[in-house]
Amino acid sequence: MLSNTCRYAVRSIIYIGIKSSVDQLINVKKIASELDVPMQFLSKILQIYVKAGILKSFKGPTGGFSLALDPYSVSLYELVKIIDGDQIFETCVIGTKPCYSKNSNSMKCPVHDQYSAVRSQLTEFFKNETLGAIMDNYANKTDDFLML
Amino acid sequence: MLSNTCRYAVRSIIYIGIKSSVDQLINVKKIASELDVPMQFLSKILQIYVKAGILKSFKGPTGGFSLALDPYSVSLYELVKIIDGDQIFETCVIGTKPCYSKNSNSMKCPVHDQYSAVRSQLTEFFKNETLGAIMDNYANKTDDFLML
DNA sequence: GGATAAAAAGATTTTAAATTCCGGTGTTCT
DNA sequence: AGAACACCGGAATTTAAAATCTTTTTATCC
Repeated sequence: MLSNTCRYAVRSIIYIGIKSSVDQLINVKKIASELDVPMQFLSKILQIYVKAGILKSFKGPTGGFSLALDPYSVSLYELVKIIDGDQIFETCVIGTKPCYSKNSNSMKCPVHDQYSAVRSQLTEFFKNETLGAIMDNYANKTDDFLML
Repeated sequence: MLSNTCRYAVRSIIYIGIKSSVDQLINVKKIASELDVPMQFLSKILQIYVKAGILKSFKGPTGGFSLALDPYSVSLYELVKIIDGDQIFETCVIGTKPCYSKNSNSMKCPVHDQYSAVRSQLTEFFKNETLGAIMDNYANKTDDFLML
């Protein structure tokens, strides 16, 4: 469904959202060990989000990462799209090409009509689920009760 | 979503379902050129389905493949599971582990509750969509109107 | 039986994703 | 200033998926 890279990425952003704040940054070493993700690799991934403006980064001792935006304005959709692109939101399950056209004159994959309902629900889920909402979800629960 | 291999596989099975019959087998060369899939690679994939009992194969001239079962008894779910496994039906979007447990005492991924509805709809789609239904769908339409 | 056609199977290569290595740059602290 | 720390960025390596090569087996037709 999502690439390895992308799942690491989203989990890390959530972790940063929960654990960091303006005065409390969190560094790659910590994230990597907590989420059990190879550190150097994670570093690369976070760089992508920094460039995309999702994260802010600070160098030196006391350095680390924090969210750059209001978490309620960041959807899973955006986070995924930055890493994996929008293929899963645009293409049919079996097809390789877009095949989501409104005009019925173009090519359709064999399960286009049946799958499009599923795909739009999937897309809606990703678009509606914000980082903020996920973070709130954690407030009620104990830490080790959840999988990150 | 699905692996390259798996999409080739499903498309080929559909093609075989439509084009072949008991007295009219269809060979890899034909399928590969029609669906634009590397022939030798496709050959390997079809072997998996033969072993799984989904396809029947015959060697020699006039040889080729045909369905081994009633197409209405074969779901997309089975076809996908044989190639890609059941990961997409069992795991949460962000997590790596199952996390679909009924008892709320075990670990849950951050979006478990919200995603599970989407996942079950996805799973239902794959389970309900049979090869037979897809084949019927073709009966009404012209060939080059669809994407295979 | 020999030529031909097609699947089966094992080994190998190619490609892309995942991961690591390493030198560089900016920051903080003493 | 200088040491330590943490992010940055390019290159190289590893791993797994995708694709190809080659040989073998089986069946058909003349």
